Amino acid sequence: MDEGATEQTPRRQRRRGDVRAGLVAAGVELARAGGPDAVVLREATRIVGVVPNAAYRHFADRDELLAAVCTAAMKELADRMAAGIARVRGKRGNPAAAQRRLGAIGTAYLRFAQDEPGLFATAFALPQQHTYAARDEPDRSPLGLLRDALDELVEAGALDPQRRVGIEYPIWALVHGTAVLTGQGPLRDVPAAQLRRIESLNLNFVGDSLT
Amino acid sequence: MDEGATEQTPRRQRRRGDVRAGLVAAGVELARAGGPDAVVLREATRIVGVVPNAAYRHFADRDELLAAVCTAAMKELADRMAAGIARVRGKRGNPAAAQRRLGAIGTAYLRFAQDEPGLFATAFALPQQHTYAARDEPDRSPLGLLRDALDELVEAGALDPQRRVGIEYPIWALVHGTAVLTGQGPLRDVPAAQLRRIESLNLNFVGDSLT
DNA sequence: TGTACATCAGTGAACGCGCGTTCACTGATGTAC
DNA sequence: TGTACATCAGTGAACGCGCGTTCACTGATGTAC
Repeated sequence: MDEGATEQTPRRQRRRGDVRAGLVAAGVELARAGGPDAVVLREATRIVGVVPNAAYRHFADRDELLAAVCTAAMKELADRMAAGIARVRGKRGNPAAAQRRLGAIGTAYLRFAQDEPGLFATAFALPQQHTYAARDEPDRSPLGLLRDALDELVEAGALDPQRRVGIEYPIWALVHGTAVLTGQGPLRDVPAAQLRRIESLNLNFVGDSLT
Repeated sequence: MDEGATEQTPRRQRRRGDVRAGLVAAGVELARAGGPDAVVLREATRIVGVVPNAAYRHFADRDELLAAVCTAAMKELADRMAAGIARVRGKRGNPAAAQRRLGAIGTAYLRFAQDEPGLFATAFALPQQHTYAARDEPDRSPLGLLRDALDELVEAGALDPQRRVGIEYPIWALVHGTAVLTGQGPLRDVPAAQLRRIESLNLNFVGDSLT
């Protein structure tokens, strides 16, 4: 038995930035499995294969790691929403397409909450300030995507401009509330069939209110 | 210095059931201050003035204590909603009164989430199965109260019976989503003025959809 | 009404655990001359 | 191109903490005869 033969990566096999990115990725996996509370610093270092205190080269403390994980989770939600929108055919300004894009946003939101309850909870567990909109840049946050879809609805003549103002808030709240109540909330144990019914009931409520 | 003179309640000054009730009450205070994670068994026993393991005479484990605390928190939400309803004058069946009662429900819900964020989070952190409706009994749960208000709206002729079916879900989701987004969520740091605006925007969205 | 005994509801002490975090260190990498 | 040195990013060991939970115990209360 050669002493030096114990399986271990030689010091600095890794490229610069690898450990930090690895810790965030590990944190995301922990969050995926168990929500924000499961983002345990020591566990993340174990996954990466590094000694616990090594994390402090990259994060001031556990909260800073968690913040990075939350941001990543929120980004994944936004990405899924964007992907849902992109999947809808039809030029911008086409009323039917605009409506389907709005629907796709809601569906992607609910799907994410259902497929990834841990990440969904983490995305909204922000221990930080999210900058939600840098003015005059395309806003890829969930709220930004929703606003854009609603603006398109106005452009397409499918939504009264006067009714448009501020309507993103009740819509967001309705979809978010649906996700939370059926996900972690009191409705989480309803049978799948009724769950689908409630979901479409809720999304239709939005649709009905816009026309 | 008399040895026996140290300040302490004699064994069994308390009445039967006092400790259990005290632990739940202590748990509620912890939840009020810090949400469900703050419901720490040892801390609850400290507050009650009892040794930590004494809690195991009353609860199988920490989760069972937490469950009792969650139930209490949910009950407090329901009580506030009921109080809000009771404050509205006007006979059952009067359309205007029925509408105001529905509004009172929403307002009480949002007010509770805002005044008691810790309890609100705890009410929905249920590690247990809530029995939400015992058939044919007056249902004092939040959902039960909402249903009753909507039924009254139908009775009063202020809501189409056909539109009534299932409408409690989108309404609940909208109000709950508003509470969560503005309470712990990404909208928690908006200035008070805009917060009020968003709240009334969201509640009006419900009102508009019913007429 | 009085005594014997079971049960109830607390005490006291201890456990193992895993966490976040700090310290002094060291080897590898990058930079200046 | 070669050497001297600073910085970067890891290691190894340890800390104190508070938690949930278990054990054997004991005194007070309630019950049966």
